[in-house]
Amino acid sequence: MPESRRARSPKPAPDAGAVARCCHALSDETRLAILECLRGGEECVCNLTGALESAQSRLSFHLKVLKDAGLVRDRRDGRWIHYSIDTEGLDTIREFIDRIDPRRRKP
Amino acid sequence: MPESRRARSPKPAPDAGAVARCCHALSDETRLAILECLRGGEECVCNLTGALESAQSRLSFHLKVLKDAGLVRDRRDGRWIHYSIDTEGLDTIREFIDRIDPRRRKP
DNA sequence: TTGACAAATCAATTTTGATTGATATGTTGC
DNA sequence: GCAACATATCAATCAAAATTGATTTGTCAA
Repeated sequence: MPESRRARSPKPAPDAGAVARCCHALSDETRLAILECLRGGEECVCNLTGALESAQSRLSFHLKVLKDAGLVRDRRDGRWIHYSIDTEGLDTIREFIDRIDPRRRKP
Repeated sequence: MPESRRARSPKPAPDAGAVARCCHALSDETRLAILECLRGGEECVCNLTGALESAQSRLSFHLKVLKDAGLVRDRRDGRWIHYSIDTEGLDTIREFIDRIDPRRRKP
């Protein structure tokens, strides 16, 4: 932690652009359904097209939005690419909503 | 709590429509700035137009999006309408991100 | 090396969301 | 009642995001 924050200044606002990007990624029901599918662990795109009955290019588009927001990661394994939940984006959002929540103590 | 959930079935997925609406409301930097302003307590629209240097109809539009999502409430006081943060929307989002967070225990 | 499969990318279109300026509604004090 | 003010709503325009089908890239196995 920088010296300037050691028990002195209030927490800085998190980057609004990052928060907006994460929340935008969660603002679509198809993407929420993808994340719901990934709750059980990583899945390849072909499993997702099956589970969500969506066109492959459509899912690919939504996965990219989620990935750019830091909400999923991918891992290549031969011909397959496995997607899983990335907690970085979750933390970005959590930090923001905790920050504005009036029930939480302000520092 | 319904009998069917008493220490038996897993938590139901929260309504995806509500989650999507809340996150959509947080996906715009103007709206994030509004919430940042409301962190200190309620404000009337005229204060927000001043602080954010935005047209009144523009803020009114964004406040409606936030209100419909359950992220702000309003309270009329004579000619003024005071807006403040509504924790209901925050809880909707928190519930969802906790649900998909792999670091959290699944029930 | 070719054929089959998994996934990404692209271009065209459609849908959805934001901005703007003008107008309408509701409240107060004269 | 009327003027002044705070805010909401409306219609028109503009911008961004989603959908679709076609094409491309990458990987494997025969």
